[in-house]
Amino acid sequence: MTATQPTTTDAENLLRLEHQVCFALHNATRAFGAVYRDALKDLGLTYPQYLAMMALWEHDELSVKRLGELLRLDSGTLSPLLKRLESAGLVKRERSALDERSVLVSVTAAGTALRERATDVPLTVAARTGLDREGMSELRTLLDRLTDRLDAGPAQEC
Amino acid sequence: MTATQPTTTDAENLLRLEHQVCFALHNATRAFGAVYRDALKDLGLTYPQYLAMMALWEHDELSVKRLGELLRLDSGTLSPLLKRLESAGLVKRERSALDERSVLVSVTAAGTALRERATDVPLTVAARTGLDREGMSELRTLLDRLTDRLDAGPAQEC
DNA sequence: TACTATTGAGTTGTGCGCAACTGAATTGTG
DNA sequence: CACAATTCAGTTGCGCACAACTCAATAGTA
Repeated sequence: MTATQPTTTDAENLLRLEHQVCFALHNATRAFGAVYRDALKDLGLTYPQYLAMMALWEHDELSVKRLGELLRLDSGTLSPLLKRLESAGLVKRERSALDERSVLVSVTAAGTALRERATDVPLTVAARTGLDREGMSELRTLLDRLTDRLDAGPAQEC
Repeated sequence: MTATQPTTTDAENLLRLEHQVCFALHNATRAFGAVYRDALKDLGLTYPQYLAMMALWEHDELSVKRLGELLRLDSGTLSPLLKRLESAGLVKRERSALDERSVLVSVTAAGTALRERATDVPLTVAARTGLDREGMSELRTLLDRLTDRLDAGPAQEC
């Protein structure tokens, strides 16, 4: 409120606002997590597991590396996650014959069957966001641009 | 592209888009995490620890419950986090005399000293977002509204 | 005043996310 | 061909997030 040090005040507002952007992002992600947890509990899936299944439903067979590129996750996260999906009977893992280093992940019959039961999950969640198609698209574009800039590293400067 | 089943196609687009909103959110949060990890590593803080310190720097003394309300975290997350901050010497914890159930958390001299070294963290991170004040404010508003709607539960329907 | 219900912190167990590492398979290069 | 460098999965260790629980302190009530 005091006008004695306007520059400092401006900087502090910027900092506070910045803090709140990341914090708001953090909170929105966790709120989404709670909604998905509720929507997915009947299927016995967590949200990251659901993401992996979506990618596999779409592509049928993927290497761990390719799946990691799609989900932006490394093997340290994916290996145990896929192990859990496998022991749940939703997914099969086998070494590639062409390149013994890579492991190919594919959907089992039970995994395909689960897809049917998962059809209304996105609808339920979408309804909860209160966003229409345009609102989602707008927000997604904003977030993707933000992620790209954050990933780009400090060497951009333009 | 085919116009044979426009309704199904519309629905699928909606679902896909919806999926991408949460996924985009997830990715943006993790990208922010990487930036903060880098910016905070000299201070020896994680991002959630940094959030807790920011709240404590601002309020000086807070109960675990109040801190949890500010950060949207429960004791299951906060107790071990505060324990780590305490063993790092940044924070002091003591039972309230008025209500022996609650624990009051306050900043030590070392914690206050750390604040000085943390001043440029938000500036660094803000620069990396590539957003100006208006862009941040806009995004934050969108995210806060989204979080509120997601928190509200399925009983809204309007 | 007793007795029940609630509140506040903490603990345990599970899963995600990431850094750092291991080990085997493959690729590249002399 | 031999040997170093790279690639791919997996493992370990740490911290966060959350559910479900315990336990003590307090508040509410018959």
